[in-house]
Amino acid sequence: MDWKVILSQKGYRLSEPRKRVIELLETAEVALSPQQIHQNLQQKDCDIGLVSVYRTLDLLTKLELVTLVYDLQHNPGYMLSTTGHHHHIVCQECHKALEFSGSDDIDQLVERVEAETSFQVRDHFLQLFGLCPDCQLNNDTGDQL
Amino acid sequence: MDWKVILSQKGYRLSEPRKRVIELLETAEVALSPQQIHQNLQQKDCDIGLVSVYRTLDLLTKLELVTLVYDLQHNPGYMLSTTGHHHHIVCQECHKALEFSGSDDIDQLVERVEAETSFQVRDHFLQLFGLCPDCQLNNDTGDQL
DNA sequence: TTCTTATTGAAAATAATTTTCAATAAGCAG
DNA sequence: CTGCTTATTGAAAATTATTTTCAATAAGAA
Ligand SMILES: [Mn+2]
Ligand SMILES: [Mn+2]
Ligand SMILES: [Zn+2]
Ligand SMILES: [Zn+2]
Repeated sequence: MDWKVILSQKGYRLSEPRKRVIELLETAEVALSPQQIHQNLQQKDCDIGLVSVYRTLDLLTKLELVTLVYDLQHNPGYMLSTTGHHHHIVCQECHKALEFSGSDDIDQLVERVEAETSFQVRDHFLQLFGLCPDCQLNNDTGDQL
Repeated sequence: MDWKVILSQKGYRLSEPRKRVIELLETAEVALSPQQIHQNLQQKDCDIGLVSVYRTLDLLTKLELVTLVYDLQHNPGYMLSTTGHHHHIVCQECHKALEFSGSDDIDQLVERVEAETSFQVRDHFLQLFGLCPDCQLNNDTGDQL
């Protein structure tokens, strides 16, 4: 469902900051930190306060409209999320991030870990890192996996 | 190999702060933040500066002797790492964390994602969340997966 | 329009992390 | 052991990130 409808239905107003942040995230193919979002918006046009960026991201996260991801250096970044079970793959070179659909792929692993550890598994966080198509071309540094 | 040997061989001194931080992490079954480590040390005995905790964790992370993990609220915590390919499972109730050995478990997933996205996968971050054996007993809140 | 109140943004407060630098102590050489 | 060299420490200051406060604004209903 459209984010405008979701916000409205839950009683949240369609304010300028919210529109702009989402609009930006819709075009961004890279996960952005609150500061980066703020800077990008300033450069474009509007003077959205950094505070509102934080507040908007908090709200959108709560509503599960955005997801927080990390790069391998643990820098945080926000991305629009689609619905359903999914994860992200992040380019180590240009930080471009892509969502991919999750499935029952780690079910076997979960079963094994539950048996090994006696933990009851209820959730998981999975993120892949690598090279995007573009950066594979510009990179002949060979495999270093 | 023993951390004392590793530190020495690389020319790092076996200082009090380093000993104490590692000693603490060795007994901890929960991932600890720098602040938590500092507090724990103070309570026990020694007046290690918080700055040194940060520096020690940075060093140990660089040497891959400790690993940074997150809980579902994205709070950071450091754990001793063992060698080899492994991941962590964190209890959502008491935050107890356990390492489990990684294997080729997500190979199929990686292949699928590479085909779908044209990314070249080179690394991954995987963390499981759930209930540890203890907390399963004290929790009859039913399944909410 | 007008009204109600959720939302904004500036500023201040708080929290987390890093830098600086003089004092200390780890490990080596004698 | 003893003294030297220099990596390391810790207090304080600086920086950075995030949250709180609160009066002014504007979104959306009436
Ligand atoms: Mn999954
Ligand atoms: Mn793995
Ligand atoms: Zn790339
Ligand atoms: Zn537990």
